[in-house]
Amino acid sequence: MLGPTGSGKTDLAVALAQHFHTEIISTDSRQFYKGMAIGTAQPSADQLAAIPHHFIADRTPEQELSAGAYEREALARLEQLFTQYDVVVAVGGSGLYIDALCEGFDELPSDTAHIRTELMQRLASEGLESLCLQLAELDPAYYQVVDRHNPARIVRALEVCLASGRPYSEQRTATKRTRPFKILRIGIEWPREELYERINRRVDMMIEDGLEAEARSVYHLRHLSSLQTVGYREMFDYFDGTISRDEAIELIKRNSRRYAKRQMTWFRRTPDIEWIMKKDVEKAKKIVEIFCEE
RNA sequence: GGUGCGAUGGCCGAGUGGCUAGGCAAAGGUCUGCAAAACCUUCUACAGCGGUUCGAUUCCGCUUCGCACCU
Repeated sequence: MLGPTGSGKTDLAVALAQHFHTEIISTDSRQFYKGMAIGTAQPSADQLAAIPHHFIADRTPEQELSAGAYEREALARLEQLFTQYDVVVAVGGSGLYIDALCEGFDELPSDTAHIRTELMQRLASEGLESLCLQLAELDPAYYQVVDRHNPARIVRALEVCLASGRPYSEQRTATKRTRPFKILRIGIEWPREELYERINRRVDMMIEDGLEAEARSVYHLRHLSSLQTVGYREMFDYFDGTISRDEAIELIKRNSRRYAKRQMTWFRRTPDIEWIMKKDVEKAKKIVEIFCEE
């Protein structure tokens, strides 16, 4: 189950899991973490009590879960779940993590965190140019096609080159893995205007529910990438006195809208999504039933 | 009623007699282990009508609107 933020994935997933008497696995890169329930719109206590959820608030923000690590852990978890259930519901809006789970990544060196840390330091001291020069040398083919303005891409490519001793591009095969289960992607769509209104309202509700206090409680972790998250970054700026509280709230709304837009851009090129308009539970059930019969 | 100042793209805002400021917002896009991240692209406007000029968003006049002051 996928869709932009605020599209109602969580409720729909719970309804489906109840209908099919199964469990839920999250594909949301920010709902993994504890202490971030409000800002990441994790399922409610009632929902969590009604249906067992996996990868929801099961680790601390310090225990960051990369997309690659997620692929391995989630597949292992699914293997267990499929010994008990015919159907498992996966929900979330993180495109990269959804693709990791459904299609898999190439075998690339893991445990490269220390190399990345060094590269980040070099990025800060020497600048992007210097890293680009090195990448041009180690992997000219990839250098031709990368976005050379994007530090994240340059650093990652170098990280793989340095860790493996081989060009990154050589190791990118773009082969889709076959999974020992069938995958049905259901996407939730909304007219843009309506989705944006929902997002705006939801942010107001998060504020009412205590987002500010929640953000304060993780303020000391602000440097972690798990906290590079809409809803928290803006609150941190407010705590720092850079912006007012009202400005922070407006920015959370704007950045959530932008995030939703980027998600839709990603999903547009994801193949074989069964799109349903709004939170049409009956339609979703029917699609799953037809899929199961085939 | 009079005088002065102003009118620039969705918003802010600089500027020039010919050579598309810039910022914000928005839209579109990229994406194989930081991804709610990071990054890229696009958006030729000068209130209206006349005049001067080879050429006016830029100069002049009038009109409309806004602001300030005077009566």
